[in-house]
Amino acid sequence: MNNKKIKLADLAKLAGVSTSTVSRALNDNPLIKQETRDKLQQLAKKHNFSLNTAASRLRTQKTNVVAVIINLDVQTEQSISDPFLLKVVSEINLALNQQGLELLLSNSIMAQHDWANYFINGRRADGIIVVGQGKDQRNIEAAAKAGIPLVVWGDPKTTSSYPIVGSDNYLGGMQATAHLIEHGAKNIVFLGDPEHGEISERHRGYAAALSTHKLEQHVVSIDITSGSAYQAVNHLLREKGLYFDAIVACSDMVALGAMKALKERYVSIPNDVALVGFDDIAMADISHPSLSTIKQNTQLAASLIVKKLMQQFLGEKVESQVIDIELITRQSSKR
Amino acid sequence: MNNKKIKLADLAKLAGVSTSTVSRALNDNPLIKQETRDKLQQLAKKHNFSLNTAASRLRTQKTNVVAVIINLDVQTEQSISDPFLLKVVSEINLALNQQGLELLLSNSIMAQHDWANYFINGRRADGIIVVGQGKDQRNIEAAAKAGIPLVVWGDPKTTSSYPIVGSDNYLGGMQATAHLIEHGAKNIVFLGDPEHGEISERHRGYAAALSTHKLEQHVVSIDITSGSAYQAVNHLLREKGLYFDAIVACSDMVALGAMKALKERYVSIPNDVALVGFDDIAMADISHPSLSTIKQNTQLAASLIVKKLMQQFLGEKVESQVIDIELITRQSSKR
DNA sequence: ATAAGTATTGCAAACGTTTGCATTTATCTC
DNA sequence: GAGATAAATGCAAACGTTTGCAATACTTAT
Repeated sequence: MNNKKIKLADLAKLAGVSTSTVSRALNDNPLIKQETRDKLQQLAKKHNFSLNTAASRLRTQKTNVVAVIINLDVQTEQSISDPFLLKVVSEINLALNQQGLELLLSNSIMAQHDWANYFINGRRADGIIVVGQGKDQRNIEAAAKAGIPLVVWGDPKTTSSYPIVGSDNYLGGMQATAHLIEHGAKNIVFLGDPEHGEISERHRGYAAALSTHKLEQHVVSIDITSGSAYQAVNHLLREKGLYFDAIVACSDMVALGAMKALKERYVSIPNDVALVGFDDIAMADISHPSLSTIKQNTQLAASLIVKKLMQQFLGEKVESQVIDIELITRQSSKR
Repeated sequence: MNNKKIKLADLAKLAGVSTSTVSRALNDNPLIKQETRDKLQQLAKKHNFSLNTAASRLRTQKTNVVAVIINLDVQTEQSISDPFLLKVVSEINLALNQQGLELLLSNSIMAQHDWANYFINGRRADGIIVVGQGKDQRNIEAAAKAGIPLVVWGDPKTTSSYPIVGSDNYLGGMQATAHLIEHGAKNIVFLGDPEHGEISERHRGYAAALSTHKLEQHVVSIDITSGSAYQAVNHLLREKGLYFDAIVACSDMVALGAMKALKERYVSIPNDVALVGFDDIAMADISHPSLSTIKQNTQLAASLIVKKLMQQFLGEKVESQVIDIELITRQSSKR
């Protein structure tokens, strides 16, 4: 619609002041008289002016951008199919925007492995948020070593040189298991990948709850997808029969996959097999029977993550932080 | 680890050449001798050098960034809970990265309404991808009018001044309905919001299929969430009884919500009520009974969207494009 | 009215690239 | 081996902000 891109100098000429004044006015610098500020801000609005971020980033050495990296192990489809990770990203996006920060979304492809270099030296972002610890923490370690602002969504109990925000996975695993035991379960299967960062803590909690009641572990190690869970449970029932009366699933998607296999073989839920998941995704409430689960407070987590990142911008040292979890009991575990 | 940020000039000094040479070498400019190029590229790698994107964006007036806007009507929770939208974003991210483009994720909060100004004039991005037409297209229209590179994921049959890529929603609605009719359904409910961009086309397809067979419409208008669907179907059964024998749901999440209500009241699926959804999210396959649905080819769509955007970067004019859909028949519709 | 102080504005350099053009170096032709 | 052409490199000016410091305008006290 308009002819060309308008710049600070043009505005200055229009208003009959210097570019410094316009710059300061638009940044609400109190050096400039309130009256002048108002006038210039209105002028800018009227002319649809927007600061050239490239120029101002170059000058200020700040981008106001945060890179969010979804940390996948391999090319398992977990990222695309698991609503939980994406929900976390969504919450982080909101939290960032509320602080006037923008979100650069990255998968591992672009940034290869040298995150510090690519994002920070390349002035693409001021800091990094990593969603998910994954199996391999070397990239994260390297980035942390390089001294760049970094926060990880993962298991906060993990000892690390960087701050981790996340749920109390150990407690969650324990509560889920204890809950099933209270309701009479004796043979409880853990369905998930105990090698995987957060999941291993959930498994530890499971093991702890069992040992308190002198029960035996039944660990079935699978990929963290509903598909693998479905296949695994099918296989279990076919080969070993119904030797268990409850399942602690490492995620809701896994629980739902297991549920399908059970239902197909007419195993009653929760009477024959009780079930607890982890995450509290939307489907947990919508599935039939509805799925008991450990709810993670993603909204709180997201705002804490952003807060801790901003503290690092200011040079402060920050610590890992545990977010409370909550057991949501629904039909799948009530007998 | 290293002392300070290294820049082009430092590399140049190290190699004993000019900055122009280094710049050209790193950009693989054939003006520079192959040998020199190799040497300088290796030097750069060795010193963990990364171009300052702020500077190069300022100079070249290009960002290599694309803003992706998830277009929500209001603050309905659709965004956060519907895995489909996020899957689309995920695919777009992949497609962009393959072209060396980065993805700036935005919800409506940041960009308020003046997208062209904020993203393009502000040099935050070279182009915009809008995911979802929503109910209100004014923002999109405004951006398109401003002549900025823009592609929309939505219903491509909509007449518009900007290119839209998306599934053949009309055909999808028709096929879903026809499929149910073939299997003997007589009273088919359409569950969704016929006011909403893409959904209205699905509704039109539904209506067309019905009229071919001289069947009557039963439209139940709801928000596009599983929760509303659950409530609506519950309400229907309570107030009007089982007056329908099939449902065409405007999305899988809606279908799954409906399914839960039906199962809770012991309505047999598919015998009493057959069901078809739309999207083919992961849960469609995992639900029990598994959900028949219209599959959207998000991967193809994403790569086309990116391609069309890049064509606009080159000044080419591009048209809307329809992506084929596919009816996936699963248990929920087989009698 | 003048000096000293304060509030407001302007000047000009810098941020780190890219690129048109000038310049140097290598290659070729006769 | 000189002159002409081609290949490779260097010079220096942008790109549009921000900001330390200098300069001006306005107050106030004497």
